[in-house]
Amino acid sequence: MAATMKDLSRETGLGLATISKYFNGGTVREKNRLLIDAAVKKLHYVPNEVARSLKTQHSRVIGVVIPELSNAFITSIISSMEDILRKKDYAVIVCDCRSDAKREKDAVEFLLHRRVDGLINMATDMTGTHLRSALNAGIPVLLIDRLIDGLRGRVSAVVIDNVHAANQAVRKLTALGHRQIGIILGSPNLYTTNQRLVGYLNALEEAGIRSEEEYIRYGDYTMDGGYQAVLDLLKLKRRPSALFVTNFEMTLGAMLALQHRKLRVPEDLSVIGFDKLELFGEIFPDLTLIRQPQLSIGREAANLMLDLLGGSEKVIHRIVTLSTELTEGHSIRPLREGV
Amino acid sequence: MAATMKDLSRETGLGLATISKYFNGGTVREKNRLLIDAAVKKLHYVPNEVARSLKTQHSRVIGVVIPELSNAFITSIISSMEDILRKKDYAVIVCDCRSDAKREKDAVEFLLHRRVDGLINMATDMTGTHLRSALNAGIPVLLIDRLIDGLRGRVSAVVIDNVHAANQAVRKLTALGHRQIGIILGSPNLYTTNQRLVGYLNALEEAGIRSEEEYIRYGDYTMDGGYQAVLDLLKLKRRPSALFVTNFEMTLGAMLALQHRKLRVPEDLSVIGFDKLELFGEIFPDLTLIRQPQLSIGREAANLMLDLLGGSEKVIHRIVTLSTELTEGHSIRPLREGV
DNA sequence: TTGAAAGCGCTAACAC
DNA sequence: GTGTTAGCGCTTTCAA
Repeated sequence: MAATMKDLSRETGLGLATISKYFNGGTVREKNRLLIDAAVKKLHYVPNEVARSLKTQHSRVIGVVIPELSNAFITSIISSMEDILRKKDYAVIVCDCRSDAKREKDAVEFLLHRRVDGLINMATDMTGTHLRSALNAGIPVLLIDRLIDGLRGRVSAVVIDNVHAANQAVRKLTALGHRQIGIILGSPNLYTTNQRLVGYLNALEEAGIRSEEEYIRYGDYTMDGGYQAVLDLLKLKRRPSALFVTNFEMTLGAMLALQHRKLRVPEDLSVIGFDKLELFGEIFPDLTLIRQPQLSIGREAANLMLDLLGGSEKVIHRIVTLSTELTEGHSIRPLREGV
Repeated sequence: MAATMKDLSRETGLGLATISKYFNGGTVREKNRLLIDAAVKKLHYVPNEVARSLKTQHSRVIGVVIPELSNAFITSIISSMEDILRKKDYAVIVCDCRSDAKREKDAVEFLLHRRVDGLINMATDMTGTHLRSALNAGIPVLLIDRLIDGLRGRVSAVVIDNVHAANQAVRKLTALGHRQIGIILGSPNLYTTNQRLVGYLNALEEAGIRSEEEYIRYGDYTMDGGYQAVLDLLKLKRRPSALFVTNFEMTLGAMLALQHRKLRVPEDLSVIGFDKLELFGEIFPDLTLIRQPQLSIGREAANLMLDLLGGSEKVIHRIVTLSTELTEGHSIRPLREGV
């Protein structure tokens, strides 16, 4: 059906090698260059990446496995990654595993069959067993957002400094005199959950505050989770005077819960949220927030992957840690005595 | 590096054809079946889709070209599509063209080089020239959300009944006595914009209302666009008493603008919004809305594409039109005289 | 049921 | 600078 290089060869009277070399940036006599170009146009020749992949043993495809596509934090990372990779002629196959470990493993296998050159994964299965075959196959694996302990040294990663981010937020609150500080985390055992909890506990300790079990809540990184967690916190006899919510969706849920309970921010409760996405600016313009640099995460991940692919024989794995930023708003205030 | 069927052949002493047939569901002597399975395990054999693609002339890859990945309406469609396609062993390569016609054309070429078996496109370039090479290549092209006039009969499509959706919304408002009804549309010349405008005009005509240029606004389908459009409408001497906003982001922007102007819904203004996504339910729980069935759009698109791929020689193109739903809330009320 | 062999479209020696 | 040729790993006749 479609024209092949052989057709070009016949049309131009040139050899296959000459044509192939020309397409791959080799030098060809001016006369032949024109000849080839004319034939390409005439026959509507389109190079066949599949054949090339088979020959070169490089598919120029990167597999991306994520827990959820309907999540603005994730899509903005993917957008910026895909942009860079496609410019370098790499295609991206995205597999949404719906935060399901079984599906995640299936996705990895699926991608390996397709001979992806590299794998980028925001992991659901924190044991990392789903990546074993990829590692055995010898392709570069790059984790984003979440580190997996058992894979240290065998994979690269791009993450943010979660401990510092949480520490900074909570320290801000303790500096204002708050001592009863609630935190709403993602699912237990997730890397980011653990790290942000560590930062929270650190900050309390620095301020000489004993942490209280009942102020630590898990909201599953969903809006509903954040909503419910706030309602639970408000039921406590010793209600927190400040709140740190550790992702975008939960922050939204938390703010709505406060609104529904007719509590004002910061008059009744100080709040620090997470992840300034476009939406946020308009809805709660004055929120104090920890911002993750999602575009940079995507960019770093793409570039790191390109390094790993283009690199020398021995792939040197690297962990890139990006820092977050605390954006000052008006959702926190000093604790007044007696509140 | 990786084991091939040739290795399996050597290991088992069987011919290549036998092994290939086994993998493709052929019948093999029990004894040989076990032999092959053992060899697969021992050598960590993984089938090479690339080689298979070259041989069969089917890549089992579907290319998806969209205007923007950071858009909840689009990602939910993609999620449901990808889910179905992957189950059938099709990979999906998503290209985000940032609503840029040049990038869109590049994406199509990029995908054709990779020999995608089919193309799904939410089009930016409404002339459809970017799809010409895909059509020439003879692969099935499926439009979603937006039809392209010039391609009628040559492509399939999954869309919603935009005219009816808008008509239904506006008729609801006229039935309540409203005669000054503003509409906020997407960019001019977009398929959905045009269709929804037609539905709006129809409904006015049915009610014997003359349409007014100044009530028709274009908000670019962005939150800011919706926000600004409302501010503009509020500046009019003859302010509309009701509003129909035609996508999610603009509805959000519109509601915020009203909030900032201290206008109450529906006391001061009746509002019908668009696209009930999860977020919406909590933020503005009482909004009357037109809902698009994004999951069904994705499902229909995936299944239609599978039909086109598996179909007989002659591909029969089909336009699937899904209907929307009007969800009753409390954001509209009868027009009171003198308001 | 099984195997030998040809070939999908390309690249990369190697010889000219 | 150009052409010949041998595969990359698979599927698929065709004959046994």
